[in-house]
Amino acid sequence: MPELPEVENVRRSLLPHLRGQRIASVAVRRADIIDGPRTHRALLAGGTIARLDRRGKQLAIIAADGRVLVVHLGMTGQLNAGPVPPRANDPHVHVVWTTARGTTIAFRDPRRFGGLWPQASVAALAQRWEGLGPDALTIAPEALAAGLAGSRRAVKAALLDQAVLAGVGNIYADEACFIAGVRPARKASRLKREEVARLAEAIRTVLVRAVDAGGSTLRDYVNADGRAGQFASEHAVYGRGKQPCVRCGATLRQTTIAQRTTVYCARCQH
DNA sequence: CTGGATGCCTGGGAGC
DNA sequence: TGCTCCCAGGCATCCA
Repeated sequence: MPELPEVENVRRSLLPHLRGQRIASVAVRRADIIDGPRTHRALLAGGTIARLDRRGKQLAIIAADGRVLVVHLGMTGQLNAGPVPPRANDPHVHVVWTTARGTTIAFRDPRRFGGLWPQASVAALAQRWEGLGPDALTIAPEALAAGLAGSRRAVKAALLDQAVLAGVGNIYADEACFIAGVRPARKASRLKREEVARLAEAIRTVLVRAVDAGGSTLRDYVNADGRAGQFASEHAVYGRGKQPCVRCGATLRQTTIAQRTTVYCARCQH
């Protein structure tokens, strides 16, 4: 999926299309993408959109009457907004909303790892999000330390655990470990206090930069207006296995941690 | 309880 | 070109 920076860019780009707008109609093309009640009411039909919230990689579309629709983009999910409806024969468009102003918002997800989760109330949303760790964009050192304490798994595995830290995926886990100078295979509970502090700062830094650059587009990701992100060209390690380290020139090592491809510099990261 | 492995899907690229 | 294989931003679920 898009990770936190990509979801945040979807949120920001979707906001002008939806805020204050009434959902005039909803068309469900593929119902099994919806987890929960599959009624138009659950999909916010007739509601006026008040806010778009984000926690980690999850996006919540919140109607003024309290209904909420949580959107998860999975690996290849998109929310495409615009004046023109998506092609009727696009097999990957699963739900289409039309606002009273005539804007269409399409949830498109070829791989279908994403989904929609209707929530009856903001309280239900809060309860759902209690299962997520603190949002990575503003992670504090103490909060990260608490999440890593007592965990024997690799620090990267812990960073990918949304209950520990919400928003980091494979790209930004590797990038943050590189910036912090921490090897991703280190046992989470063995990091020193200053290493955890560096890691927290690195996470915030890389995510803020990625948000500002519009996110990382590897192939599928675009924001609600169809714009690709520009941060992939700034990746120091992700996707650069066996290439020279941008900092020291050593050959970057590639391995597997938590079943995910992992790239790091053995000279810069300890 | 924790943490590792598996499966869910489609599509693109590499290699033959 | 065409075919097969491998890999990909995530995460729920099933095991040890």
